[in-house]
Amino acid sequence: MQALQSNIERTIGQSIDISDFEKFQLLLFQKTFDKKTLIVEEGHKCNYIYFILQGSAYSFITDEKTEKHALQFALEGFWISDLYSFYANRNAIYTIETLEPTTVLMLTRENFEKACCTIPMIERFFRILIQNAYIALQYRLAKTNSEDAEHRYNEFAKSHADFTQRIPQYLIASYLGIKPQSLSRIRKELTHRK
Amino acid sequence: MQALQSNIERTIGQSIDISDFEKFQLLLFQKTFDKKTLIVEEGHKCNYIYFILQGSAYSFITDEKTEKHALQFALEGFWISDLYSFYANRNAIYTIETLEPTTVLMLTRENFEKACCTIPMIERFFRILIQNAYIALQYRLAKTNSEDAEHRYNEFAKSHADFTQRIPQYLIASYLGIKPQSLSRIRKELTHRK
DNA sequence: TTTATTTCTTAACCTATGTTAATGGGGCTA
DNA sequence: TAGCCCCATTAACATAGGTTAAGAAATAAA
Repeated sequence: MQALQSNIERTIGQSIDISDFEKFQLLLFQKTFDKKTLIVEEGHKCNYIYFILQGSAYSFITDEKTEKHALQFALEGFWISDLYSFYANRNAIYTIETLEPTTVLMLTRENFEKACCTIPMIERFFRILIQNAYIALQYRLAKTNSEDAEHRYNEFAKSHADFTQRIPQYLIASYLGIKPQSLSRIRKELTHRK
Repeated sequence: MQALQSNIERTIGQSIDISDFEKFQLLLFQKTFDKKTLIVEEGHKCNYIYFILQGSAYSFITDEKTEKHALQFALEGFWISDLYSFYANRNAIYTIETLEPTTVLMLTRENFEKACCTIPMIERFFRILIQNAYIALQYRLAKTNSEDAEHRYNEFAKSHADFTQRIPQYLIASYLGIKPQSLSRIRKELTHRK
């Protein structure tokens, strides 16, 4: 829970009232999944947002050729969900799968609403959380459309050194919008060059 | 102002308390720009978020080769800004330019904070607004990484028929992550085929 | 009008990334 | 230990989209 409290405080940029935090905590429950568990499945409802306490997971979209395209990685201290499904109560368009045995905190739609409506600091927290996520995502899209794969890989490796250790390369390739063979080629180029 | 009120009510899914709305209105001011005005410039502070009352604008990033890459289009009823600059009070990484003579409502950082802290419904509004923007952006990125330019163009043309009329083709190409010549080729293919 | 400027189209050629296919290592599992 | 599966690498070839260059249309300016 300490991880959650510091996530909130880092996000809102101030310490949270302890009774607010305790109220919020009561709305969450904890669960542990095995490695390679699909915690959200495309075509099914996604009824929770997940906060990772330990382990890791990633979301992906599946195209007509049944190829997976990684969208987001989440390690300890990250939130992950299919927000479209969660907020609109429609079937998910993404799938979320654990990469390791993973322990999460889960927040239902109803409890999310309750938290936002009854604890202003929590609504504030989620506003800022998603603001930041939006800003980062827009930047990622800007780079996707303006830089080649090598640049994108370098930027990713530099700013996500921790991810590089724990996430298989073929998923990083997918996240960058290229094939694993292409990432291999890029990495070879890079080492030959220096 | 009617446009703003209905934007808020559509977003929060309910009608807004009239005194809340009036309080919010007092924090905004209106301004009109000529066509092709840079209302936000990369490297300068972006001190406002803009709500378009009439006209249109778009944001773009400029790469090392000084090529522009369109990120977002905004017509009447849309919000636009460089949120990174706005929230973090840092220099903007994007530029925003009007496409037509354009009238906007402007909200300063200070007034935004004031609105969020004193009018819970407004904080709620911005949370949901940005939630929706995030969901749409994530979907766009997913498609960028999983579909070819022709598919992306078709989807864009279908879901943004209004944009297609008012926005030059070379900007749409840029938004889709391709060159104008490539979009021309794709469009030719499409008409030949049917 | 006429001229200038900005967009759009076309075509020939080029390059980054995709595709297919084969190889080898690392770690499960029986 | 042996067998298997998953992942990373490599290489030869294919292709979507980029590049360069030119002219045609459209729009704005004079």
